[in-house]
This record gives sequence, structure tokens and C-alpha cells, in this order.
Amino acid sequence: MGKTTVTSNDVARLAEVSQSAVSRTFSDGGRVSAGMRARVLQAAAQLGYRPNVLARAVISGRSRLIAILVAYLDNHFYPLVLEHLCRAFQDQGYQVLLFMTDPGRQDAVVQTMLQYQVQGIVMASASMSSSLARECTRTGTPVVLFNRYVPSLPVSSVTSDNIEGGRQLAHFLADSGHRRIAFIAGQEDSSTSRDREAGFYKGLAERGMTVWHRAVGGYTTDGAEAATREIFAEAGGADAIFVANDHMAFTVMDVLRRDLGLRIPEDVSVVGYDDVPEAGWAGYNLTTVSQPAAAMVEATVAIMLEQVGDKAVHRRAGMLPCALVIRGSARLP
Amino acid sequence: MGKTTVTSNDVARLAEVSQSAVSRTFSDGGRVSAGMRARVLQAAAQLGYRPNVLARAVISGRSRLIAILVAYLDNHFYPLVLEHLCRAFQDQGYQVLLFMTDPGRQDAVVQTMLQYQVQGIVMASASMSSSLARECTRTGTPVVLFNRYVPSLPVSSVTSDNIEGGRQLAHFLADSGHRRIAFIAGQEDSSTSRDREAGFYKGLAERGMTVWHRAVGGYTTDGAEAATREIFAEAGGADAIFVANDHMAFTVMDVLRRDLGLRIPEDVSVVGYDDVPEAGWAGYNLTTVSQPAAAMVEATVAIMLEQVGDKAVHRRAGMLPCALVIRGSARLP
DNA sequence: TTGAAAGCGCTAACAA
DNA sequence: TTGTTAGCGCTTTCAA
Repeated sequence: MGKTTVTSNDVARLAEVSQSAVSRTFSDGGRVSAGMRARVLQAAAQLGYRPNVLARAVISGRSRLIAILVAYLDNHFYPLVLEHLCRAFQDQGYQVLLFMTDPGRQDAVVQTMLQYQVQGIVMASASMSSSLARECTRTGTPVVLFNRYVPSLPVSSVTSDNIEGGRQLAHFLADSGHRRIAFIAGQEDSSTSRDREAGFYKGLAERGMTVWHRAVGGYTTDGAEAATREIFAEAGGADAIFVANDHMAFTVMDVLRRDLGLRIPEDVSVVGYDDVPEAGWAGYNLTTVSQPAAAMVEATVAIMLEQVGDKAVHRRAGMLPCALVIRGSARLP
Repeated sequence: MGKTTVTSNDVARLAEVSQSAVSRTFSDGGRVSAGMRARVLQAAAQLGYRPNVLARAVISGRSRLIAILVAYLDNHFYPLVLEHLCRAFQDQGYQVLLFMTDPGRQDAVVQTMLQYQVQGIVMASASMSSSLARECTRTGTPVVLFNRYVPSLPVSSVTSDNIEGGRQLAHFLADSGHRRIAFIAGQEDSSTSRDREAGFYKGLAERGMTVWHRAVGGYTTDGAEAATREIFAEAGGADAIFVANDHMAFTVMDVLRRDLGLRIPEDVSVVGYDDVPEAGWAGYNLTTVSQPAAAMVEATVAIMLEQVGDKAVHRRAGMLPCALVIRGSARLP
């Protein structure tokens, strides 16, 4: 078989030029004459030469690798975001190193990322310890939390205005005549769930109301089912439920209709959060708040590219507006 | 600030040992005495040393990088597969380089993968040109097509038995008394759609029937909607529709119920393929064929690991059994 | 077992 | 513009 990999030296020998001429031809700002370039490219094509970007990264310190960490992909919001992030980084000449993690193993995963010399880290549906955040700062690796924030950490974040979204839902439900309004929280330690809840309570208060019942679904299917049953174990049940995200809301609707024999929205109104594609499906037709996924991805990429290559890392926080999407799962005024 | 990256030389200097001792301590089969190991680890911890795996990859030729290429993530089958693949490779000490691509740009993307010295390529919902496949063979990079196969190419593949699945659906519909059975194809050039269709026709033939109408949905939402309308533009319409995957089937059901005012399954039966999580949701309750995603991922990873590091690439083809999942979207006998 | 030395494939300063 | 030279951070012979 012989050697299987073609190096810049092989190309240089065939083209009868120096090895650095080959390097210049294949690097961005390379100053090479048209004639040289042509000879090199011709020899490279003949041999099937392909630059080894890993070797390049070792020297230049620019791996053009961005790590993305996600905890799960069952909530359809995240695959969508992942797809857009990946395409956006690719378009900018960066490649995505994908990591799935369970809470608890995140620190080890971040160590692996750093070993791969990634130039930036995006964390979606996942958080990070403060010691790790500091380590990233030390190595000059910018971190962007997607759809989450931790004010005390030296990391950037991109979110939408979850407080305002929760508030608008509260107004909408209160103004539609609902009186026993329940809330199903997501993960209690996530800023999304906390903010949506805070905004929701604030909105209710502005209408002189308080939440009728609060349950926790933990952003899981099982949790959502249990929370729904818990609410309707009480006498009378709720006449409206705000579920902290769409993914849980679908389960809630299934339990309500199939298991409890209730009609939506005649017997009980359901509203969610995220506006994932399924929310628009006729089988659910869910009233919800849309998160501007495309704009959030854009902001994430912008913050990343701004910091990549900089020696120092700056904390940036982007918050994008959300919008109430009224469909048919909640009664109207 | 000073130097920001800690190298094995820094550790060696602090521990007063040779640089190669540090290297051995951090590489797998490194023969080092316990005392040496302890000194090195202590110095490394003190400095916050982290091996540069890119430099290691340049020398050893083992990047421990696996590329995964997907064309889209809206069909929920793929995020699920991606999540499992990623976790499985991570567990084996490999990292995933994720690429999203549109048909047509795939060749350029594969070139990028090879530049990153990936040790293997998984292609899901995406195909590959024969010249590229040959190039991968030449570089000794194993390729596994997930949920797709191209017999003429020197690449491995993992599929489920789509022919048998289609056949079972045909029997099921025929035996339930349906007489005007339509089929909505996916992408015409994909082996999944072709096999499901072939099996379906075979199954119908075994019951002395033929397909009543055939339309093409192209695995897209818009295509599925158009195909549905096309079928019901004909006098009478179908009394059953086999949709080539679940993702399109949900759209078909929406169009049927919301736009055409038909009841499922009283007026028309709908069956899909894949058994994505949403198929089990009460709002759809779709009769379908389940693809063994977990087993397919397992087979993919096994084929990959078997070949990674081998000089020569072997063609492997894994086909896993599927299973009919009967829910409520199709009439029973 | 340990250390010295020679690279892996490439970039980047420097001189010509 | 081109070639020469010195590395990047690491693995891997080869002696000791």
C-alpha cells in the first residue's frame, strides 16, 4: 500500500517548490504569485492533497472548533436550535463538536472540550459550575449560555424575555375570565422556568389574582403527567394551566383529554411556552409564547465570533423579545 | 498575563522529570512507575495542565473524532438517533463532529471532515457520491450509512427491514377491509422510501390487491399536504393511506381532519413509519412500524469501532427487524 | 523504568 | 514573492 497520507512535503516535491509555498497556497492570507499557486494546486490535485487542519491548529492556536453541549434533544426546541447553530457556525468556517451530557457529568465533558482546544463553548439546556467557568476564562475560551443565564458567572448568555412572556400569558388568561389558574414548573433550578414563573405571578398580581395551584413537572413527560394529576386531585381542579414549556404541555393535554375526560378549552385552558412546531399541529393547536429561536441563534453566533481569538473574554448578555401566539387551546375573552 | 497554555514541558520542569515522562503518564499504555506518576500528576494539577489532544492526534494519527452528517432534524427520528449516537461514541472515548448539510453541498462537507482527520463518518438522512466514497476508502476512513444503503458503494450501512415493514402494513390494511389504499412516498431517491414502497406493493399483491393511488411527499410537510389533497381530489378519495414516515403522517392527519373534515379512522385510515415519540401522543395515536433506533445505533457504533484504526475498510451491512405498532389511526378488522 | 532526540504536518518569522 | 529555518505540543523510538 505504501504511505496513505499525502503531506505538504509531497506536494512541494512534485511541484518543485518549497514546502512553505504549499502552506501559503492553502492558508488564507498567503502571499503567492498566480503561477506558483497554479503549480501547487495542480500538484496537490494530482496527489489528492488535503491540509491537515489539526496540525495547523496546533501551531496557530486556532482549531476553528466550537463545542456545543446539550443535555437532551427530546424537547423539540433544542434540535431546532442545534440545527441552526451548526449551520451558522459552518457558514462562518467553524465546525461543531457536539457533546451530550447528563447533569453531574458536565465538568468532565468541559475538560474534554478544552483538551480539544475548542475556541468557544455554547451550552444549551445545561449549566456549568463556577470553577469551570473560571477555568474557561483563564484559557480565554468564551462561553455562551443559550436560553439560560447565571448572573454570578463570567459567561455570556442569550435568552428571550421569559419574564415578559410569563406576564403576557397571565394577562391573557386573567382577561379571558379564568379564575383557578394553575402553573406547572419546569426544572426548578433553571432560569427559564423561574423567570416564566416570576413573570406569570407578576402578571396575575397586576390583575389582582394569585396562582391557584403550583406543581412541578421538571421539563419531563412523566413529571408533567404527575403534575397534571396532582392539580386535578384537588376539588374542582383548575380552569386554566400554564405549563412552563410546550413539550410538557402536550403531555398535559393528553392526560386532560384522554385520562381525565376533559375538553380543551371548554373545560380547561392550556397554554405553553416555546412555540415548537408541534404547537401548530391541529391535534394540539396550542396557545403559547414564541421564543425567537433564529434571532437567539444569531445573537449566540455573533457573541461567539466577537470573542473568539480575543485574548480576554467579555461577558455579554443578549435578551430578545418574545411574542404571544394565540391558538385554540385556551378560551378567549 | 504571560503564557496562558500549560504544556507538558512546563509540567516536566516543575516535576523535575523529562518531558517524555509526562507524556507517558498521560497516555494509555504509558509505562511509568507509581512514584513518577504521582510526581507528574501533582505537578500537572498544580499548573492546571491539560494534554493537547490535537497535537497527540497529529502524531498518532488517532484523532478520536467521528463525523456525523445529517441533512435535517425536523423529523424527530433523527434528533433521537443523534442523541444516542453521540452518547455512545462519547462513552467509547470518541467525540462527535457534527455537520448539517443540504443535498448538493455534501461533497464539500466530507472534504472538511477528512481535513479534520476524522476516524469515521456516519451519514444519516444523507447520501454520498461514489467518488467521495472511494476517497474515504483510500484514506481508510470507514463510512456507515444510517437508515440508508447504496449497494454499489464501498460503504457500510445499517437499516431496518423496511421491505418487511411495508409488507406488514399492507397485510394489516388489506385484512382490515380497506379497498382503496393510497401511498405517499418520501424522497424518491432514498432507499427507505423505495423499500417501504416495494414491500407495501408486495404485501398488497399477496392479498390480490394493488395500490389505488400513489403520490409523492418528499419527506416534507408541504409535500405531504399537497400529496394528501391530490389523493382526495380524485372521486371518492382513499379509504386508507400509508405515509412513508410518521413526520409526514402527522401533517396528513391534520389536513384530513381539519381541512377535509374527515374522521380518522372512521372515514379514512392512516398509517405511518418510524414510531417517533409523537406517534404515541393521544392527539395522533398513529398506527405505524417501529424502527429499532437503539439497536440501529448500537450496530452503527459497533461497525465503526471495528473498523476504526484498521488500515483497510470493510463493507458491513446490518439489517434489523422492525415491528408493527397498532394504535388507533387505522380501522381494525 | 527513564531521558535524549527525532520527528508528526504544519505555520510563521526571517532573509534573500 | 520565495525559500530557509525554527518551532507548535506532543508521541515514540532508542540507549542508558
